[in-house]
Amino acid sequence: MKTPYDPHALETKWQSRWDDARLFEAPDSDPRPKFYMLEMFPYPSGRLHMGHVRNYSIGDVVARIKKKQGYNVMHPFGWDAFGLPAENAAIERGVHPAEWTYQNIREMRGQLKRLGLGYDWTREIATCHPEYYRWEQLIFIRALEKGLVYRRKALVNWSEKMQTVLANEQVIDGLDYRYGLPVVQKELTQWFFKTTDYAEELLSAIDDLEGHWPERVLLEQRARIGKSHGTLVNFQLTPPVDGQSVLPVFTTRPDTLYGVTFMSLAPEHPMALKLAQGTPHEAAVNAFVQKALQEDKHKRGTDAGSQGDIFTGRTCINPINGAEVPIYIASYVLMDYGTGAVMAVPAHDQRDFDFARRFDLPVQVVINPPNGTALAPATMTEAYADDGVLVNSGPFTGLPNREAMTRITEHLAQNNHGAQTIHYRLRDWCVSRQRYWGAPIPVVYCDRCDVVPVPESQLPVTLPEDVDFRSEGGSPLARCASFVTTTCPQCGGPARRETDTFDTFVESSWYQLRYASPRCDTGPVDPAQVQQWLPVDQYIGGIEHAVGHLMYSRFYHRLMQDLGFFGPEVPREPFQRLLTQGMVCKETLFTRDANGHIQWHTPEQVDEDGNSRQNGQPVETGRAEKMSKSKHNGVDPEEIINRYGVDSARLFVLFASPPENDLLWKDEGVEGVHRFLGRVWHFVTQQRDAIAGAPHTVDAAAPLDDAQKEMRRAIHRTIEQVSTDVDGRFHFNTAIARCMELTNALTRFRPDQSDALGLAIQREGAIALLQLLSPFAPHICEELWEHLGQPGFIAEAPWPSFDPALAKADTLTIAVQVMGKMRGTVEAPADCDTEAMKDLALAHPNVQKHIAGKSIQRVIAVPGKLVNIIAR
RNA sequence: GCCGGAGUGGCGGAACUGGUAGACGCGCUGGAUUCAAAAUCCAGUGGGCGAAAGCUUGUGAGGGUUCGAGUCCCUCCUCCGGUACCA
Repeated sequence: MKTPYDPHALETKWQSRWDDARLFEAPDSDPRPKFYMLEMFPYPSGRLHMGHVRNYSIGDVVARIKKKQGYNVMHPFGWDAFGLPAENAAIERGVHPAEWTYQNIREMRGQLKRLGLGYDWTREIATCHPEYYRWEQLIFIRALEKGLVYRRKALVNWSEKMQTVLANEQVIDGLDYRYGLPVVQKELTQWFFKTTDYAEELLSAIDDLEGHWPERVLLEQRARIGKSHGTLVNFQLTPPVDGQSVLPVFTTRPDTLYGVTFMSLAPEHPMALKLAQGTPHEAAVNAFVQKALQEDKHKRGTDAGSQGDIFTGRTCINPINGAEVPIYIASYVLMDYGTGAVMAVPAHDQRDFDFARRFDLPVQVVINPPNGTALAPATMTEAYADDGVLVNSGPFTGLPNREAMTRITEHLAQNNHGAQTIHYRLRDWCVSRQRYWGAPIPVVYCDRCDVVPVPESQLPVTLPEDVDFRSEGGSPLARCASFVTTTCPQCGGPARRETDTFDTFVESSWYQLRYASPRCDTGPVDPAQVQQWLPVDQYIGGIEHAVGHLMYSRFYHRLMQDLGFFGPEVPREPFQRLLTQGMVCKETLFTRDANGHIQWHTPEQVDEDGNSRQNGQPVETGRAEKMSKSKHNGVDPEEIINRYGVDSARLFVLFASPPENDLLWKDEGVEGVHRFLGRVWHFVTQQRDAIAGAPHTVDAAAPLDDAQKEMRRAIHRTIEQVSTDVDGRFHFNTAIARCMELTNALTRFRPDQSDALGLAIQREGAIALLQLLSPFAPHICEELWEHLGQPGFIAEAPWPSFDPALAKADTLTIAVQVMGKMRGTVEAPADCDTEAMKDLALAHPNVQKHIAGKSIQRVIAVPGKLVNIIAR
């Protein structure tokens, strides 16, 4: 009698049983140790894609294993629900962003539930809900009071098309990430978080993440913070310009100070225009600066050609030697690094060297190589940037340059001409966005009282419902008079509300904290619950958030802690361990038209002859790329689930490659794992009665025959191997492979119905297999668990243990080499000593053949592994 | 340019701290079952030589260390990421 494997019926059945039993709800107080498992929450786009399936399946496996290992697992889910697509939907289809978003959430929640993911849905949050963002507004106000938030004019990436500010990561080669249209620089007054106050801590704390976060992410974070030691040097302006008598410069090479032959300022530098005022160069400088400012920031420097620089007509004084230094404006100098001014040392910096040669400016050598050769400015073909000994440097001549760095800096400091300083590349975080669908920034502008934070009692500042969305963009909030018009909380006079909303990275910077007490109505978090649950023990998400989201969260967690929202005993890092999973890719299909333009196709658009049904052209197969709508290489998870069931879909994404690698989607691969589940199903259902009736323990005293011994060994070894594969290493692909091997062994092991011992072993194997497989393919395992009459949910059954003695083999296969070449294998008892191994190896006929006529010089034996005979 | 990472069968991928390369799966080939097909099951499957035993070659290329190298060291090539005038 064969019961067919019908995944759909049993998957629905177990999902509702888990629900009814509230299996995945995490109690706040529980004697078990806690384990906080979190995957990066999604933007509710409306449809689940394969990348989600992968991310959440990986997380679910970890959560289920931890649960079986006896942890009180919190595995929450929520929605990163603010963002531009909702507004675009409003413009394009006339749906209100809120309606669109909540509808999408409903749909995606349904899809996720069908995946059988063990989330604690009672903790669900959506960041667009006022009960979420009201606390964000509170945090902002507290930060403002503490001086950790401020407002300033800043040049921002401005998209004309979208009428909004873009983050640096949304600008690719000077074009916006969405439409690929130019992004210009525009000056706006913006709100900033003082992330730079935390630069040092964010950097030094990275050391503690070593080994727990991917090396690559740590590297990128370190690079983004960009700490560099240097010296601030004040060049003097005589006479002062616009009241300024100094021009500060940041340099990492104070040892080359005597070699400065000119100075370069960024076009944005506040002194740029003022310096040229009244000089014959004024008009030219004005024109140059104007042009540079309009030019795209990224393109500007690339042709470091003659167009890129201009003389201001002014000079300044080098404080170390009183030398007069001409001041230039150079497009390659960045305003947002250092002071926006660079001292140029052509002899020892390649860029300055190129510049000097182009303009025929003097080159002054101040460091000679340690080997004694003297550099000559006239004949140098490139800058000398390495270490050496100082020359032409007044009292510092003769010093090794490393030492000179400190000495010169000290000298400057003593004379008030400079100071040692540390500089970070990290910038303060601009959080203002000129959009509707975001959390309103809770401040009010009053003509009398200036900037006034909205009192805490008046929070949340909610988004008005009735607003006007227009395709030409601009801020709908700014157009909404009923929102903008308000009274000043301080003087009661007429006032205007801030119409910018927060960057959506603000919401995702603290959601991991909110999950600990998702319905807390006394503050953003309940400190006791934060202490109970944080930090996140395992975080999983895409590598694309390596710096953005992960840096903001690390900052925000500390910010909230320092504002007193939770206690100092909570660790300062929000995410203990991080796993970055790879993308889901699939091969692409395309045709080319006469002009060589590529058109992408879905597999359905290809006919039997391999031609496109659309244009008749022969279809070519491209390389595998990330699944996307535009490339037409996506696979809809629903379709896969309808065809094979959830367990097969999950199992495939876990089996096809290790989590951190990209995954290559293959329909045949899904069929493969589906077949495997079918084998498991048929094995257990067919042996069901025999297994259920077998003794529940294997008699330890009973003598086993070879096949039985081998079977038991396979069972215990599999438990051992799956446990190590899964624990910390997340090698789910090999863990599943081991389950497949065990299944193959079990289906071959056919004890006689009267053989109680054999049946007991079969039972032991079947139960172990279901246990090990259950985190990966939970539904089928629950069903078969029930078939075998096992009590309770397999999801709650403790992770199986193994007997190391049983996992070990009695005899080992020893590799035998002659002169390092494989010549055969011998069977040796497990406890065989090296002498006995050597004897066995030497007795091997093939070995005899290869050492015939030679003398044995040496025999190397590695216990339990191999024997290598050196004979000449 | 600079900084990382990776190159293993037809494919995805295994191989713990140097010790039988290719586990497991896909695909392919042959067979069983079937009126037939699908499904399922069994066997084989890196290349070359061989009837077989076996030999030989093989982890991007070249060199090195070692009794022994996919694994360690050096040089180079390719691909993939990150970053880009950072003073």
